Amino acid sequence: MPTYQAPRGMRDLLPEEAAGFDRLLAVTLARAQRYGYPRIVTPVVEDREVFLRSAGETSDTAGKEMYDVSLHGQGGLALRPEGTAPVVRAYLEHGLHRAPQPVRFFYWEPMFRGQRPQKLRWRQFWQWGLELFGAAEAIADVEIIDFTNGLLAEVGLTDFVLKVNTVGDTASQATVKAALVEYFSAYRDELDDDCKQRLEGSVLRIFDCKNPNDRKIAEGAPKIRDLISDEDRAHFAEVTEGLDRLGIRYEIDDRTVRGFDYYTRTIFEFILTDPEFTQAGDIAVAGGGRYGGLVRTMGGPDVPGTGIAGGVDVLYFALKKQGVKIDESVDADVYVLSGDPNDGADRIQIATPLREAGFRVAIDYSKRSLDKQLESAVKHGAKVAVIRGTEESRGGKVIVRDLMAKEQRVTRLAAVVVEVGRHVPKRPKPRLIDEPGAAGETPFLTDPKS
RNA sequence: GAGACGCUGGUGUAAUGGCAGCACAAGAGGUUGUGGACCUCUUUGUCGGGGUUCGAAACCCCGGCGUCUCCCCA
Repeated sequence: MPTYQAPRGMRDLLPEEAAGFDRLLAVTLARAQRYGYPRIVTPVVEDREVFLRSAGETSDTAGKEMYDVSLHGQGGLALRPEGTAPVVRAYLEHGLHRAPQPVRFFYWEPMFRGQRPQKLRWRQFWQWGLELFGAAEAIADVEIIDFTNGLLAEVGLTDFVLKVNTVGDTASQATVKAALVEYFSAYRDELDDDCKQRLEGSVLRIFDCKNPNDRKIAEGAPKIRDLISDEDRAHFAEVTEGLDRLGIRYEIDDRTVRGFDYYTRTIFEFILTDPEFTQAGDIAVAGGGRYGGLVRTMGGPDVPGTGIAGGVDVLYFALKKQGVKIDESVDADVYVLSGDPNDGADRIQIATPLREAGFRVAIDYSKRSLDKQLESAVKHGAKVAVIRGTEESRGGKVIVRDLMAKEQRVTRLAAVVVEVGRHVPKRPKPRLIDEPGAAGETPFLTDPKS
């Protein structure tokens, strides 16, 4: 019999880890909603062009890591490698640039890159992100940072630093690039091969070079902030002043640049500081910035954008490393068992009202002896056993046994929910519509006709 | 895309080129209907495909996957 493995660079989220991801999603989504960022869901597959176009000049490297998709031999599609381009595409396709601006989106999606797997780098991974269109103000960048800072604080991540920088607007970037090319060209022969290539392509990324000699050369390079326009500097000053006002700690790091061309002015990264994550260079738990020209590049009007994307897997492992406890319980709290080997349907009938009430209930259908069923319930992590004993069932009663305290009580069927509730928690039941007036809140107006 | 190292039941691990074993986990049963113990029994493996050899988990080649480094990192 053949045995299969998950494709390279892809992994299963087994129930506990999936439960952890669900928790992170719930927290992040709720925060996004509180900030006025509704969720958008775009297809996993887009035209390759959507990504190549947004990537800009560095598109050859982007294309190389694209996860191509073909259908019936027809290509031209790719699995989404990042979240911004599809959101821009949707924003334009649905005419949302004509909606009242600004427009905000939150997303949480799997992403795919055809890269060689490494620590915390898979071919399928998850990202959350925010996109904010139509706000040129520097404080919009601060909003994105504030969101992320608050999110990390809420989930309990502390071992990180926020680095911010500015790369100037599109016009300034030409000046910056020209100046940097001029500077580094003087050292062309000293640069290692990789960086020599960056000299041709994206000069800014020379600052990311790892070669010590290259770094030394880079230290003497003209400062980006001296080359950009006064307006760029004023914009950046507003960002840092905003962060100061909000008490958000950050470092200004001249060498923080991002991989893609579309960033203008503000860029920022939340970098993990635990040694486990700093050995092979910086690992960002989230990063983003302002993209002044992207909407236009994608065929739309001249609308500014700003946003961020965060790695869910990275966040998850960073939290684990920090010892943050995420509730990943997946076990049923209650097990229904019976001494009568042929009463499976009765067991379901006992479970039903408990489930309706919000308890997690699993049933043992086996015909094993009661002690084996109890043992099994304990091994499955149950806290309470509801036992249909042969004696008690004749009187319409069941036994509710606390498996931790090893105490039990005979109860009428009608009282099982109450009795079980004394030992294990009810889980909140999701609803399609929030109940008005719940938790003492002002009821929302509802349409009386509906 | 390039390189280095690795891969033995579900998990963790043994086995000079010479009988693939152990522990835990899992399943069935028992201790004669209230549990994690104990006892008995059982299931399950050399990543895949070739080659060398009387004989391969081990040596060689190809492939798969993982970890790490480079590249890249939207």
